[in-house]
This record gives sequence, C-alpha cells and structure tokens, in this order.
Amino acid sequence: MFRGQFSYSIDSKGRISIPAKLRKQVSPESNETFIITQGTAACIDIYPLDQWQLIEEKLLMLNPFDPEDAKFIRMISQYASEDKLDSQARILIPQILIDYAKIEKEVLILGALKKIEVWNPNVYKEYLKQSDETYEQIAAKVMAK
Amino acid sequence: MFRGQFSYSIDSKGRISIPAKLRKQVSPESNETFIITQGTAACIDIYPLDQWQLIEEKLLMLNPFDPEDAKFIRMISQYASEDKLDSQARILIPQILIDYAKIEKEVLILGALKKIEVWNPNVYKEYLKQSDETYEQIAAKVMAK
DNA sequence: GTATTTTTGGGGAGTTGTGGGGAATTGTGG
DNA sequence: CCACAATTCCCCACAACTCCCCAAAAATAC
Repeated sequence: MFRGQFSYSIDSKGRISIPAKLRKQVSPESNETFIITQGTAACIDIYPLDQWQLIEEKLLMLNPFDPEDAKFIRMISQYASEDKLDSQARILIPQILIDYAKIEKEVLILGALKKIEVWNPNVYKEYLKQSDETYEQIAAKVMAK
Repeated sequence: MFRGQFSYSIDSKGRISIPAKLRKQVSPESNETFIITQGTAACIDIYPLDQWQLIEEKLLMLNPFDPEDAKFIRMISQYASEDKLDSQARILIPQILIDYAKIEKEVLILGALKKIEVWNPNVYKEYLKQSDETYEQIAAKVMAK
C-alpha cells in the first residue's frame, strides 16, 4: 500500500524517480513494470502492473461493438503507457501527460494506496483549497459508508 | 493489450507505421499479419490475425439467412483486407478506408485493448467533444461494475 | 565520520519513423 | 498472345528519438 508524499523533480528527458519507500511496496509480480496514465483529477496516475490488470479485466468485460462501451475503452486507454523502471529506478512520463498535469520542474509524488499520483505542487495546493469542506467534514462523510 | 495514443503520418503511398510499442504487444502467432477494416466509429480498425479470427468465429455463428445478420456480415467483411508488415513495420491502408475515415496526412493511432484504431486527429477531437461525461465520471461508472 | 543507498544528470549506441527508388506483378486493351 | 500503364512490393537511406549505461551529488544509515 502506497503512503506519504515526496517532493521530487522531473529531468529534461521527462523522467521521475520512484521514491525508494514506495518502490518497496510494489509486489514482485509487477516486475518493476508500471502503467502511467491520466489521473481522474489533474494529476498523473502510476499503477503497478498487477493493479492495472484489475482495471483492464473490467474493460475487457465491456462490448467493443457497443458505442458507449467503446468510448469508455478509448478514453481510458488513450493515455495509458507501460514502462519499466530504468537502472536508476526512474520512469519515463509521456509528454502528453506532462502537459495534461501541467508539470514543469518540481513534482509532488503522493502515495495513494493502490497507485501513485504525480502532481504539479501548485496545482495540488489549489485543488485542496477548492473544497469548501474541511478535512474533518469530508472524513466524517466518507467514513460513514 | 494495446494501449496509448500516437501521432503519426500516412505517406503518399498510403502506408502507416505501426508504433513499436504496439508491435511489441502482438502475439507471435499473428506473424506480423493484420486485418484492416472499417471501424464501427469513424475510424479504421486494425486487428492482429489471431484477434480477427475470434471475431470471425462469432460471425460464423450468425445466421446468413437472417437479413440483419447478413447485412452485418456484408458490412464488416466488405472492406476487410489482410496485410503483413513490410520491412519497416508499416501496413498499407486501402484507399477506400482512407476516404471513409477522412484521413489526410496526420493520423492518430489509438491502442484499444484487442485492436488498433486509426483516426483523423480532428475527427477524434470532435468525437470526444460529443460526450457530455468527463473522464472522471466515465471512470467512476466503469469501475463501479 | 565513513559507507551505503538514493536522487539527479547526461553521453552515445541502437532503434524507430519517414521518404522514396526501382523491380516485380497485375490488369487492360489491342 | 503481346505491349503498355498502373499498381504493388521490396529494398535502401537518413534524421530523430529512445533506451541503456556510467557517474556525480545528495541523503541516509551505521
């Protein structure tokens, strides 16, 4: 399970180191392979291979000849790219996702249970501000389920 | 499994390179052979041979004397053409499909799980706009299943 | 304070994407 | 059956990009 936040940087080739603490949580089955994709928020999501396969299983149950299902498949697949860590434990982020998440130099890496999120630190700050509800209120609501 | 999007171009002879990342996902049984056919959306579908054979199995179970079944069989078969990659990993797209998908010079290649789709980038942009739902909403719906 | 691990930077070989020449094949009309 | 045109197929070439490796700097552990 991924936890915590880390301030890192992205280099001129679009690579980001995966923090050592997070790396240790990745299951060996994933074999240092990750799927990088568009986050549902304004960030980049990084899934270990085994976690992503759970998502793909659901996509495979859809009917590709149904227009609506086909659209889901396109929207979810279009930004997904697979990559292995290089010998320095870095991962290459596709330019299209760097643009989507408005990432420049500094990045904020968040451990989010089953996945890892990569944010522009300023965008994340704004995102937290947007909500009218406090952490306390949100917690009460979510944890009541 | 095919994933991701790639901006490529079609050359004056109607050939398109299959992105290396997608090529690596093709099973060896398909032996670099693909079926190119009309997509159900405004695009061109490219199936590796082994995947296409699965579709043909389903088509064979249809009743060719049922008017609706027969029509579907005609429509999906009429433009289907088989081709192998050339030594530069390109395939030739039949002119009739280039016209159907309104492809000019730039093409957007989408990995869509079991098949590869080829779009005119502008047509695809319009197609995505038609949806009222955001990526976030669609993801929530699919993953709830 | 030293040794090890972790993060960041960059050079260079190999692969990939694009363009086009020319031989072989196909189809058409005489 | 042959000649011609058009198309298809196979090959070579090159620029751009990727990926792999080495290495320094910083942080952490001992």
